[in-house]
Amino acid sequence: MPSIRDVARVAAVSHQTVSRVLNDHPSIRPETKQRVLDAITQLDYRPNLAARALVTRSSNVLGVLSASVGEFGPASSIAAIEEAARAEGYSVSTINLPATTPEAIDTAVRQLVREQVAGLVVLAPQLRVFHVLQGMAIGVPYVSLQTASGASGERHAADQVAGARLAVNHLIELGHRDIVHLAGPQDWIEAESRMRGYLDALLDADLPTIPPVRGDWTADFGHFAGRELARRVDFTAVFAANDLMAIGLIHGFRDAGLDVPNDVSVVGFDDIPVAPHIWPPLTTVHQDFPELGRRAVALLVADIRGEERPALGPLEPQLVARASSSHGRRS
Amino acid sequence: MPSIRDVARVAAVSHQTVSRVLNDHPSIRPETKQRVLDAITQLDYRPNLAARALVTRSSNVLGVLSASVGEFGPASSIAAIEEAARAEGYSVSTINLPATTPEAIDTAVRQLVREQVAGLVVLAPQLRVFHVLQGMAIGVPYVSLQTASGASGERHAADQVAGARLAVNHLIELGHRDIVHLAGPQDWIEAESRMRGYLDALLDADLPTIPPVRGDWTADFGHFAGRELARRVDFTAVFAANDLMAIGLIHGFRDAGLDVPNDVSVVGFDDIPVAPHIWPPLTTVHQDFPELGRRAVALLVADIRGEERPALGPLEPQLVARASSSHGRRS
DNA sequence: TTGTACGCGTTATCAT
DNA sequence: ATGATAACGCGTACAA
Repeated sequence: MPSIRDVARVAAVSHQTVSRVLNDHPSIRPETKQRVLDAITQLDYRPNLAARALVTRSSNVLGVLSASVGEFGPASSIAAIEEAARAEGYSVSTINLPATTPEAIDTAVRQLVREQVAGLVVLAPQLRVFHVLQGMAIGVPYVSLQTASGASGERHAADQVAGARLAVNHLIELGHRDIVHLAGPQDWIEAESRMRGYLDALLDADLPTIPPVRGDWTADFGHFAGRELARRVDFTAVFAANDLMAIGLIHGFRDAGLDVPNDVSVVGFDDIPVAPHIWPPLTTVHQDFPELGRRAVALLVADIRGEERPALGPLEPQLVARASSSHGRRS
Repeated sequence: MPSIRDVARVAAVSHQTVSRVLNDHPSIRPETKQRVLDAITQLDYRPNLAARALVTRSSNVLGVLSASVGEFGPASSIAAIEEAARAEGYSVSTINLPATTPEAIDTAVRQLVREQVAGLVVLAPQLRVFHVLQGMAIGVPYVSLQTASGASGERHAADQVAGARLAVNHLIELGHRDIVHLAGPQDWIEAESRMRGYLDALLDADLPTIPPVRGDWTADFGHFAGRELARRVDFTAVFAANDLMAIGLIHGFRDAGLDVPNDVSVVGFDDIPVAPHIWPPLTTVHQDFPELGRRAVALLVADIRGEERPALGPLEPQLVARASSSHGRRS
């Protein structure tokens, strides 16, 4: 591994001049620069990142803090974050939170800071994570990917409330009046936003609200909920907070002899890859997870470089109507 | 940020002694050690990782090189890798290959090596990636997660061939004699292994083989393939190389008026979370992706530390029989 | 425009 | 058992 001094020797300059070339220092004679560049090529020299991090006190690493499991949405976003970060010249160090206790969060953030990450992308959809983060003096720029319903600056995401309204309005337009919400866990920001969109839509339409069912995002829970809900007769449609629960829900209804959409309509959220292919094809709200990740990186990088944050247009979720919702009603 | 010298000052020792305490050097008096430890606690001192990496020429970072997209399996494994690595005291730096060209692979590996990763976990299920890797003098220990059919040492995975045999034997036991394989892309090791398992099972049972259909792992392709296959009458069952394609396939059959499993049986591979909940519930081969990731880390860490590799029992895929396969046949 | 000297925080080597 | 000193590779201040 050649060092900057080896390059200097070959180019017959001081190591300092090499450093200047490396960092695009203005005052350097083109021919000197070329000589250095040639030496660099010749030796296949690569700056030592540790040494650089040591002296600059900051590495070209972006930290990704994730508190979601291996779900489709977050996983897609993380992949996109990773790609976008590399494109900007950053490495990516990921850390998954095993639990969302304040201590675990604290440890994780400290760990990342200790690695001298230049910035942090947080995919921590739980409220408590968000609050802990706000209460921490992190010391590096960070961008939060979780969705919140229109609050302070660090956050950035697709408008979950609007997405949920789309879903529920779709059901209302189909003629449904009694719509149940299969919600996500209480602590999750997305769960709250989607529920609020649900409630807003019902209020706007002067329709009655029914107490929501709290789920855990899993298809297994959806299945369970479907079997339970099938005993009730006070609704004709369900808005599930994500596709996995929606798919499990349909399964549960099927087990109980209820047909979707003829007896009950179901709408999901996320538009996971299987959504169009199951039976019945799932009406859902499409989210562009990769774009979400890219935007987070764009904002973060701007913050790190002290530049103006790019103005990003709204990232609106879109309704994808499929066969799982119709005007059919149970008698 | 206190440095090792600050600690030394507080503990009234030399910074060298502090370093010894940090690295569990044997010859150090317990009382001195305690004094240093107290100082460390008092100052909340954390060793600077960049400085350490600079001098030791190796960081406590494991690199993860992934050439798969955001699919369920790899994503689950990566999450597990990350967790296991943290538990062993390593950070994780991930890099996603945008393409599987030798240049891209080379660049990615170099980048990781430049970050002075202590070791590498490679999730690169394509043959070409594997070959490029073998031809590279990487310079750090690495473990390959992709599956190969019983070849050299670096590889490690669940036995895909055996898994595929399970699937096909299941169909044979149900009475099927004409079984089509919806395969994965040609370059993928898993695709080859699963196809080989398929062929082996047919040969063992003295059954005819039918030219396989090459897919791309996506549900959309499965859907397309289903519609195409529905025109043919030379088979009564399909073994799809993964669940997504299987689900799309069932959709395609449905579009064409074919019922699964009454007209055609379908078996998938992976056991993704929705597999039990779709209609018909998908018979598939279960893989323990997280365990795969954990094992990769265990092996890699042993290599890095120069220890004996732990003896890991076989990680056998398991058949999960559900309703998508039955003895039913098309007339 | 270019070079010298120093410091970043740690570990390794050789004393004591 | 402990300390002094020298690396490690790079960036910055200052000098030339």
